[in-house]
Amino acid sequence: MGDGDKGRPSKKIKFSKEEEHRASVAKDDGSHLTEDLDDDIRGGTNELCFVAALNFIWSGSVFDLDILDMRNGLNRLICFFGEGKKRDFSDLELKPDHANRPLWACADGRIFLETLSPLYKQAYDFLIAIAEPVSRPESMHEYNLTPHSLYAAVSVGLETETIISVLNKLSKTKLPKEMINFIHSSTANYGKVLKRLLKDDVIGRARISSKGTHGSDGFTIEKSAGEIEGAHDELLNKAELAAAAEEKETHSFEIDPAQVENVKQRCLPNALNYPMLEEYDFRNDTVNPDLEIELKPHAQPRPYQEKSLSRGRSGIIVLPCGAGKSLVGVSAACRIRKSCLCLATNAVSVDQWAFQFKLWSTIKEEQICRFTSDTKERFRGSAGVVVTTYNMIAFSGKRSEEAEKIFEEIRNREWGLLLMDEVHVVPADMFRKVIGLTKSHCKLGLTATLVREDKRITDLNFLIGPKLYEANWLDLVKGGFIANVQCAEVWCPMTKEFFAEYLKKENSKKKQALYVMNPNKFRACEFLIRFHEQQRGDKIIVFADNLFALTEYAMKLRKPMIYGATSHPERTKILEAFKTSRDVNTIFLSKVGDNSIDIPEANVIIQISSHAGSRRQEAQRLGRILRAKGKPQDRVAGGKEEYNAFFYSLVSTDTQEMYYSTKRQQFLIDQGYSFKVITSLPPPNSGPELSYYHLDDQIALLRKVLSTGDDAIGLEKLEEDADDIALQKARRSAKSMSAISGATGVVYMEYSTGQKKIHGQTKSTPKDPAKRHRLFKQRLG
DNA sequence: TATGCAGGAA
DNA sequence: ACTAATCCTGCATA
Repeated sequence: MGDGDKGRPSKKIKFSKEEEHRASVAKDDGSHLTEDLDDDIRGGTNELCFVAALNFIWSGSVFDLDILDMRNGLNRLICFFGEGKKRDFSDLELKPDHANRPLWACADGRIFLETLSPLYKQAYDFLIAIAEPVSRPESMHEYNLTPHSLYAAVSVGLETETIISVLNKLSKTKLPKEMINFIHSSTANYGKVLKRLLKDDVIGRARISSKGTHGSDGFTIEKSAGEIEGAHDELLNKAELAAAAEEKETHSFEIDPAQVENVKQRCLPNALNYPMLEEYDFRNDTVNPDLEIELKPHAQPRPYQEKSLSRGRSGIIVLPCGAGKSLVGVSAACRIRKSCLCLATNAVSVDQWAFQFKLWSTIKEEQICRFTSDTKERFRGSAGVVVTTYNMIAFSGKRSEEAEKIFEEIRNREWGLLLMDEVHVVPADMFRKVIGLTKSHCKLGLTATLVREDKRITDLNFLIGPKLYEANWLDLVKGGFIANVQCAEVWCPMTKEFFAEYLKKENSKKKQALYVMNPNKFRACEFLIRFHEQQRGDKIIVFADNLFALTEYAMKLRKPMIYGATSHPERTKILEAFKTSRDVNTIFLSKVGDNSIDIPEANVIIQISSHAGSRRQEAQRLGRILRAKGKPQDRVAGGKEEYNAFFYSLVSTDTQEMYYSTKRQQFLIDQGYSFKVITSLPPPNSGPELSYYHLDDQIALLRKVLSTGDDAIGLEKLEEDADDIALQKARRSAKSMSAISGATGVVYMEYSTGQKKIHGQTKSTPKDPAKRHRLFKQRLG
């Protein structure tokens, strides 16, 4: 707030849910107005207000209180960045009819969009085309103009003047000069790229056709605008620069395939500033054989999926999981109708992709094949779809004979489409290799969570292409395409004993073990599981990063768990039971569950431990329950929208976890989610029906926690329990879920009949530490 | 012929 | 720097 505004009353409304806002607007009785937001930010007294305030703080900018009363849009804009810093944009000159316009355009390239404006939809589509979304909370979105985003806009056919005039139309204020200049300078190079590129040493030397330009010092580039002319066009990945912009004239030259990456990098804003877009003119490709593939009639891409795919352009599509990524991929293949190479992170998703192709398209059985270490299929005919793993392509060791043959075929073929799943997960080096090894015309990356700031992510820009489309999660929720999730952070106070030890420890690993195993957290977790299983009949996934905690929790609560060492048959069995059996409603997952395990049935997530401040992990995990549960109309009861999925993050108060959890939530906050803070779990009146009620039990647990990490103990346990697995297997047919008295080794509880453990022979302890650890994990901690 | 483990890789 | 997880291969069982 400006200093001169002391007299103006600061008002705010709750805005954690939009309908609350709408309702309050409709009533307009002023009941939605509450005390000063500033107080809440500082004091955090009122829970709801507190969350609301944090919502803004975390989303990068805190806006002036005025925006909270948005019935007619704002009439001034002040942003707070971090602590104490703020920018006052109130000197922007407002147009008289500003209330009808949805945008704030600021001199630094920031653009703010009021989502309650009637023009929201149009403005949103436009902004997505020209700017990068930064943060999209409920009432107000923030976007950023960047050279790359503008360049992408121009290359889809938007003209510089159009961009400016539309922006101007939508903006409440006169466009700042700086912004206009920025748009001009960022788009000026469009259509003038060719000659400039040829002048560049790095690029010049990458050329195949002309041998000339062997400059002396490779990386010195002089920039002179005067000589820029000619026509720009797309860079085909085959290393072909063709030009055909305004002059309808085509120039091209060919680049050494090995140099393509360098050339592309050279064109980025921090070097030459001629960002490239790859586009595949597949209709006019007569060299590569067509593939007979079409979408089946029942495959109806949703509007946002269609939007993702306007042409054969390379780039990245960002859709939350559950929004139908695979349909987007298959549609792309059907549009291009050339051979398609589809890459996934693991064998399970390879199977899923092959399945999805058959499900959505008319591809013939023999035209689609999988290529993994276990299944090596080959398609027949001149074109086909190959689904494989990144590893299979990038693998550097000695290949088996069969694999070698198929790999050569893959390498020699020109692919119409390179489809890359979970593009954010794979390290950049892997991409380099894969892209270097294969020849493809169009590259499409799919991901649910493109978290910027990560250096690798920026690499994707030139390795694959720009972001083509990014859905707004809240819009998808409203459309009923993905579930409506209630996010909550559960604050669990440390018990006295655990906290005392926590303070003593220096070792952060130990500290972690202590706050994860905090008995109060355990009880909260137990309570939530019971509540959701019994009261709502939900399906629950519990995530723990820490294997010790995972096994402890799972065994104590007698729930099945899956982690790295769980074999494939075992996994499918557990997942199957979780999906179909009424007796198995909760499973425990380690990191294995973060990616690409598809469990559409689950609708509750409880996190008990997680990897430091990883926003990506948080988002991935949330993604596990996003698959829409029922149709939108089913989910609306009495006109009021209901949550149909729940995401709990359990946090031990006064520990490092508190710090991490706010970091982790950032991504979801940016997507418009808000976190509710719950401080009263388990409920105060809960007693011995939850574990660790008695101090003795807590102390015993504490001892156990403190003594782990000691290798010897782990090994002892290992020897003792090696037979349990065999036991479980023998009992697998039994279905009843009776209680077990002994707390040992009942990891796969749903298969167990509750007999007491049989002691048998032990297995030899592997020498390899990793292996040992694995077995050790397999037993317990 | 299918499973499980060891070893190497990134 | 470390952890957990993944993949691929080849070899040894059952």
